[in-house]
Amino acid sequence: MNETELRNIMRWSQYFIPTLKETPVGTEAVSHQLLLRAGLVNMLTSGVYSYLPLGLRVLRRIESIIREEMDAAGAQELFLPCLQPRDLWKKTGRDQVLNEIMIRFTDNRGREMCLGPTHEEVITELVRNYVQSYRQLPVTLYQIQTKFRDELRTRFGIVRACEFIMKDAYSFDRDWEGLKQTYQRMHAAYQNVFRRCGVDVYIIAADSGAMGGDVSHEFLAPAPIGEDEVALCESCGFVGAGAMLTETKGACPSCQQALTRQVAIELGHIFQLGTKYSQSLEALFLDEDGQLKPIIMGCYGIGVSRLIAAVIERNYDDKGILWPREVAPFDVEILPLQMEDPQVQTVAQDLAQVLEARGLKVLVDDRSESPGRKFHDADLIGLPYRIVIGTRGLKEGMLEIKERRSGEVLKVRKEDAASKFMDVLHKGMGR
RNA sequence: CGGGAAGUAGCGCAGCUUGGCUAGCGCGCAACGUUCGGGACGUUGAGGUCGUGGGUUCAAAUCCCACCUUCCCGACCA
Repeated sequence: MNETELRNIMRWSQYFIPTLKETPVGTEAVSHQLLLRAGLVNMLTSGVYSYLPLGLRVLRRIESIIREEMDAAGAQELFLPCLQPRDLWKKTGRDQVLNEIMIRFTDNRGREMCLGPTHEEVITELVRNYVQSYRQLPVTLYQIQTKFRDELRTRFGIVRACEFIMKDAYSFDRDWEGLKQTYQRMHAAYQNVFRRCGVDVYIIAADSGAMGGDVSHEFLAPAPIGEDEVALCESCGFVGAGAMLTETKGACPSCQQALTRQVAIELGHIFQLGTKYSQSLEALFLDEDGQLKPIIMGCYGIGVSRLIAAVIERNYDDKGILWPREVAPFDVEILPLQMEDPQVQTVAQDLAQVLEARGLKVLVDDRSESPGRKFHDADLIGLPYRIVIGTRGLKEGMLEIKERRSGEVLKVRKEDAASKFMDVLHKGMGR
């Protein structure tokens, strides 16, 4: 194809998509295998992964869903440092609590530092310096950041890693009533995020663990790669997890029926922290009544990189990934089957241009590979739609739109292809 | 951190029990030719500190010791 004309179109031959034909050794989880086979991530060492171009695209799309929902819930994005002084952690006592997972070192100036495993201390320290009055509350701040945890045992690729990406939000309210409202908004935003990413979650009142606080909810997605377990009651719909599992020993607390257990992965956790951090770090504000009070805090986390794995666990078949539309790295893949056929090239090129002009992200597999290999790779990387252009179809002036998930094929005239495809996007494959 | 398994070419593996010619196979990679609608074929070729260090031996991928790394189960996990 012509270099200049295709400069804006992603061409597979120029793009870094190192797909693997065989399942990599030492991988158990389907998502881990597909992440590697589809060329989305690469392991540097145990628990430390690189995101390759295709994987980064998925990551960015998930991040943008999260940003939209966080912004809509009234949160504001900022960016905190992951390089942190350990003194700050000593003030809350959490340098001891998180002792085993904190990556710590002394820098060349002799300062005791750590790589942040989470950011309550940093954000509270920040906010206490700026917020003095109830008039400045409430405020909710969030970031999408790399976290570092020295996990003794990493698991399932990016599911439990030593370096991973988290969205963490922190809310600051003047009273508990305000916190509860903020908490509800975040709760709803979380449901939107997971729904848009194509994963189902159970929401469960949970233990707060080392985060502290009273009320917390976990967002758990059923998946074999999970490290948690939920108990489901099929007769009354009760869902539980955590300590409740050992306490009940199999009988539903509300209707006494037998419970079904399901392994699940924790994707999100939200907490009503209260004053745990504002007290110890003296994040105080002057209230309307003239009293100096600790800010009422909440915190809200989503394991972003882990969410990618969960999306795959929920959306794959024996041939590869089935990306939900909102998180797919591209909207559509165009497959010109015979690169030596100028007409096939021209049609592919024109169609790619038109679809890009309509705002779609298009990947063209312009490699001089056999059709079989192109089909297999297309299935593997799992873009929602594929448009196949071949010599055979073009003789009749036709090409094919195929939906990856259903396998349904729609044959369309080549001059109608762009508009038909836009129809498919809006109305589905049905006639 | 306890228990188990595994490290040989970019990927997947054989060879090790019973030490012995120049360490092999498949995929992938490079070149040429024939192919081209579901992982095509032929010919030629490149690519290796056999995880690392020590030991035994005339001789070590192979036997012995130590260590490193990775994966799985468990403990742990905001």
